[in-house]
Amino acid sequence: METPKTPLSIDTRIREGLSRVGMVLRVDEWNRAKATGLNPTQLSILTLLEGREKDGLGVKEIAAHLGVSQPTATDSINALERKGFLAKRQGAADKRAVSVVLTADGASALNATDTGEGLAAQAIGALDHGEQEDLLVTLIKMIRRLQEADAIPVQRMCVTCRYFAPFAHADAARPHHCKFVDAAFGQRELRIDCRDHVEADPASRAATWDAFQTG
Amino acid sequence: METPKTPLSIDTRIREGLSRVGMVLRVDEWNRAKATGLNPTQLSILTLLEGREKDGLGVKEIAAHLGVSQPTATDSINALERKGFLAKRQGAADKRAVSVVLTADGASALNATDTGEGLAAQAIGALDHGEQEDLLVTLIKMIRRLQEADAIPVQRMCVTCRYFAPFAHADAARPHHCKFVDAAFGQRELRIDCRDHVEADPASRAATWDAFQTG
DNA sequence: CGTTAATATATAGGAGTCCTATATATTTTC
DNA sequence: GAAAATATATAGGACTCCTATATATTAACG
Repeated sequence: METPKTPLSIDTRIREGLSRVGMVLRVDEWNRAKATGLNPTQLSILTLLEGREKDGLGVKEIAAHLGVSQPTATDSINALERKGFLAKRQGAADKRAVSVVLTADGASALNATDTGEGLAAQAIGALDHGEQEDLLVTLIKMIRRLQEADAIPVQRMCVTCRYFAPFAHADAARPHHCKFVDAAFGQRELRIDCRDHVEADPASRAATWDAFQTG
Repeated sequence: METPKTPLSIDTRIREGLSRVGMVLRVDEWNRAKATGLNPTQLSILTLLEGREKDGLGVKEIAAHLGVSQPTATDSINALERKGFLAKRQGAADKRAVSVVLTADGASALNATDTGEGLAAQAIGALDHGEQEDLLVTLIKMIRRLQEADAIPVQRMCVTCRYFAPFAHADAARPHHCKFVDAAFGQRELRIDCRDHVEADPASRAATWDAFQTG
C-alpha cells in the first residue's frame, strides 16, 4: 500500500488523457493511410496542402504546421514528390523559396482515404451534443492561445478570421455569421481549418475574441 | 469565391482540433526527452512502466498501449535496453513471455525530464477551472468508451476502479471517495493512470459509471 | 497423449521519420 | 558592397514502423 507520489496536477492528467486519445487518432490515420501507401505524416502534409492550391506552402511552413524540424519536412516532402502526390514549384518573388502544391494524384489519394469511420469518431460519438460542442470550443480556445503565443503557426479558424461575426444573431442555434459566405451558423459549425480564412488584424481579432467569449 | 466542399461534421472538426493539440504535446515531449537522449516513444514506454514495477509489462501489452505493432514495440524496447533504462525478465509462469521493467537508471532518467512547463501546459492553463474540469471528464468519457469497445487496453482510471465510489459525499468540492486510500476527492483529481488501480468487475463497473454520469 | 492450433516474442528486410550540424543560394540590412 | 539573416538542401545516424515469417511454448482436443 504505497502512498501515491506527488499528486499529479490537473494539467498533467489532461495531458495524459489527450495523449491517450491522440494515440487513437494516430492509429486511425494509419488505417486511413495504408490503402494508399501513405503514412500518417504524409497524410497530414497532403491534408495541409488541400485547400491551399493557389499559393501552396513553403517547406518551413509545413515543418511548423507539423511540429518537426525543417530537414524532416524536406524528407517527407521528397518522399511524397517521389510518389507524385505533390510538386515543388520555385518561389515567384523569392528564388530561395519553394512552393509545395498538391498534384491531381495527391488530391485523389487524399479523397480515396475514407475519413468517415474510425475509433476517434466512435469516441467522439460517445459524447452528447452539448459535450461535443463544449469540447470543440475548448479546443479552439487552446489552439488560439498557442497561436497567440507564437507556439504554432496561424490556424485558419473562424475565431481569428476577418469574416467572422460572433453572436450576430438572436437565434441561439445559429448565433454566428460568416461574412464571406454571408450565412448564419452555429457553435457546432465553427471551423478549425477553413480554406476561405483571412486573418483579421490584431485589434479586431482581439475584439472578435472578446465578443465570442462573452457570448 | 469557391463554395466550401461538403461541410465537415463536428466529428471531423474535433479531430482536427485534437490533432493540433496533439502535435503540441509531441513537441513538448521532444523537448522533455532530448536532455536524456530519449525520444517521445521511448519516453512513453518508460512512463508506462513507471508504477508497474511489481509485475512489469509484456511486449504485447506495451505495443497495445502505444498503439503500434508488436515488432515495433520490440524495437523500441531493445533500444531502451541498450541504454540500460529497462530490463527484460523471463516470465515466471509462461516461458514464452517476457516481463519488461524499469531499471534504476530508467527511473532517474524519467525523473530528470521535468514534466512541468511546456506548450501544452500553457494551453491548458488558458482554460478556466470549470473548463479544465469539463475537459478532463470529457476525455475520461472518451477513453472509457474506447476501452469498453476493446479499442485500447485497460486504462487505470478511477472510473473503472473497484475502489472508486462516485458521489459518495455531499461536499460538492470533493464528492468522490477512494476506498483504497480512504479519502474524499474532487472531479479535478480524477486519475487517468493510477498505480493503485484495480479493475472492477463488469457489473459494478457499469453501476459505477452510471452513478458517476448521473452524478 | 500426442498432434494441431494458438500465443508470445524475435528476426529479417525495407521505407521513412526525425534529429543535429552544416552547406548553398538568395535576400536584406546597414 | 560586406555582413547578417533567411529558405532550403545535404550528410550522417539512430530509430520508428510496417509486413511477413521463424521460433519456442502453452493450450486444446480428439
